Parts: sequence; structure tokens; C-alpha cells
Amino acid sequence: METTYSIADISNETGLSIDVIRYYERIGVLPAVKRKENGHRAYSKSDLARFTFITQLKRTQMPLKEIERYIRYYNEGDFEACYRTLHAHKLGIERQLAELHDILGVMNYKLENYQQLIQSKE
Amino acid sequence: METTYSIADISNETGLSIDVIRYYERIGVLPAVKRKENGHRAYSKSDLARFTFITQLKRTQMPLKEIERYIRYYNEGDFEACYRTLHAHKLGIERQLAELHDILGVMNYKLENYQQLIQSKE
DNA sequence: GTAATACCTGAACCATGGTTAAGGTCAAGC
DNA sequence: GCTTGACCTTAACCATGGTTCAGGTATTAC
Repeated sequence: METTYSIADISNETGLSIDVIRYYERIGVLPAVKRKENGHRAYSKSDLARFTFITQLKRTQMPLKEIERYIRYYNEGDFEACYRTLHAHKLGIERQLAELHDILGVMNYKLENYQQLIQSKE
Repeated sequence: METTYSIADISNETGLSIDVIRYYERIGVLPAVKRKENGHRAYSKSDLARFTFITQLKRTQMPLKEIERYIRYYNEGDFEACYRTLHAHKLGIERQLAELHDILGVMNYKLENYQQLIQSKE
């Protein structure tokens, strides 16, 4: 009664294209998984959970190399390294959030200027 | 009494490397500026202000092509297009902020797990 | 005069993150 | 038995965003 997922299922769940999933596996970002007799990849539930988290890391602009390193630490059981990597990355995201927030302010100011410019021309 | 800035000054103010400034000029992202008699670029105060804003856009991951398009609209006096471009981009940033925020939540959860794992091993 | 500094140009090179193409296997439905 | 669909592999190709190199000019400092 083991549920397995095809590569297309994983693509649907994670939003990655099928080609990208194979590419990530090739470069070591997504771990290789079991195959069915016909050679097709058969993903387990825990594979899916892992992949979901990895794609979340990717959405935060974590470079593939760093994701790969993180995965490696995890596979080696070096959870302190996992912690450190994740924590450092989190600080980076927080800095980025703060910066984006500031820039939004600048953009709002510019947008107002443009609005006035446009209205005064009508 | 016109203040001008060298390319090194602009590099210091914007955080872009000198090479990148020349590269951006080449691909049309940063407008070309006046030269001194010796051929060196002489940036004005308004150039600096523009470049600062452009580098802010870049920090929000706006692609160089889109920045270039925005600059073009501006030079053509098409402020409505400027407005639209900026506004659309702003919505994108807001979506990204929301997503990053969610993922931070996931990361905090993971970090806690790792902490417990690490402490239980000590 | 010569060295160091600051800039200039054009062109080659590079890293990252994919995408596409060519050719093949396997199972299901008609 | 043949087409369709889902998957497979290897390898070439591509876009973006730079970086580096080679060779040259002008200014200042000694």
C-alpha cells in the first residue's frame, strides 16, 4: 500500500518542470530516487516532502550549489551544519525583506509623482 | 560650479563595480553620459540620482531588459508606460514579500526541529 | 623621464540555471 | 500490429548577467 508519485506528479506538486526535476537530480540537488521495473522514477511521500522544501529554498533565491550542500549535510547526518546553513540563509532573507520594504517606499513615491504628472497632462 | 562624478564615485555611491557600470551603459541600462576632454565619463548630480534608482530596481530583481525598457519609456516621455511598468513590478515585489514571509515560517519550524535534534544528541 | 593611477576600448571568457533535440523503451487502447 | 502517451538518456544549446584581458591614453607625483 505504498503510494508513489510519477515525475509528472512531482512536477504538478512542486511547480518545477519535468525537465528541471531531472536536471536537479543530475546536478545533485534533488536526490536520486527508486525506479520502477520499467525505469520510471517512483517518488515516495517523503521524497515529495523533501522536494517541496527544496523548491521553497529555491524560491528564496538560495543558489543550487548551496541547496546541494545543504542536502549533503543532511544525508551525512550533520544537522548542525544544516542548522547553520538554514540560519544564515534566513538572516539573508530577512535582510532582503527589509531592503525590499525600503525600496517599495521609494517606488510608491515615484508612482505618486508619475500619477501627478499624468493627471496634469490630461 | 557644476559638480561632476567620476565612474569610481558612481561605483562607490551605487555599489556597482566600475566594470558593471560600463557594461550597463553598453547594453543601454544606464544612459551614456558626457565626457571630459580626456574621454573620461563625467556624471552629473541628476545622473547619480537616476543611477541610484536604477540600481534599486535591480536589487528588486527587475531584469536588465525591463529596466532598459523603463528607461526608454522615460526618455520618450511616456510616463504612463513608466507608471504601468513600475506598478506591475511593485505588485510582483509584494507577491514575493508575501511568499518570502511564508517560507520564513517554514524555515523557523525546520530550525526548531534541528535545534531539538542537536540538543537531544548532546 | 618614468612610474603610478585612473581611466578608456573591444573582445573573449565565464558561471548559473536551465531548455531543447534526437533517439529509444514500454504499456494501454483500438 | 500500430499508434499514443508517458517516460527514459545523452548531449548540445541558450539566456542572463556579468568578469577578465590586452592594449592604449592622460595626469600627477617623484
